[in-house]
Amino acid sequence: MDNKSMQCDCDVIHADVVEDVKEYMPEEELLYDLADFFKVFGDSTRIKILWALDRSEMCVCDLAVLLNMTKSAISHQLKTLRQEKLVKSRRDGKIIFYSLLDEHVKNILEIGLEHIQER
Amino acid sequence: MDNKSMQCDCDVIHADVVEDVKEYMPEEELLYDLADFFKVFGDSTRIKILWALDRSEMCVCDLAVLLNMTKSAISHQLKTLRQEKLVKSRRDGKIIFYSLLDEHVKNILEIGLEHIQER
DNA sequence: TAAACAGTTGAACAATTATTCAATCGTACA
DNA sequence: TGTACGATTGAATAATTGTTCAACTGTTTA
Repeated sequence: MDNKSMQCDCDVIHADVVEDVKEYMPEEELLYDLADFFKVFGDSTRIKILWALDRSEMCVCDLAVLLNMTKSAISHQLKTLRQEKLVKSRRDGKIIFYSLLDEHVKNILEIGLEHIQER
Repeated sequence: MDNKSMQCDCDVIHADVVEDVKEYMPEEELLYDLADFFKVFGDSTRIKILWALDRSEMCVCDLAVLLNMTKSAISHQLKTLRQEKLVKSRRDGKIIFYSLLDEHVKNILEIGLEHIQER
């Protein structure tokens, strides 16, 4: 076997299982995308923003007051949420209102909540 | 109003909305727990481990070979997964087999997958 | 009982990421 | 048109986190 690319410090114990699972694994890139997607939920500021927006659309200032943070910090996090297509925005004059983009967000929050409440 | 605890750099724009949302927000600690829970899914190594274990129970060495990583790195990540109650283990002689703890894990992976495939 | 091996652990290092700060953009309105 | 204000941006800093390394457990077996 080609040893040059091996970084693991042990031999295969259950070669058949490893082979089978290898077949089952999706493409590397998909798994990275999945991790990046969940990474967005892995920060309490963003979780708070999502929870708040699940209740009502809000502007950056409202969120800043609600969470007692600067507009800048909120805006940076909203950018992340926008990039992962979790929130959308609409402008009304000077004010930009943010809201959840779709139902997935609420679903995911709820399943997560279920899990941590059961354990 | 008490200005000493205010870190945000703006006034409330929609006081009624902020008040309503404030009522709706769960306890701070719950939101932190939620974020910590999702944080676990926010790393591609752990996502790969979870995906693999969804197919079959595996030992540390098998995972190390599958993902081309050291046993130590895998073991550290399994510890994180154990702490968040996402995987369980059983010992059979020298070998410890890891598997998914419950259905939530698969549900969450699937909803995440749906989301990134739709966007 | 001693060697072999699966797995764990803690500390150090490397990499990533959240927040702050200061400057800037875009829209409203006086 | 210029001032006010909601919002965004990039760079710097602070904090968190993943991997490596070396030492160590616990179980098997020779």
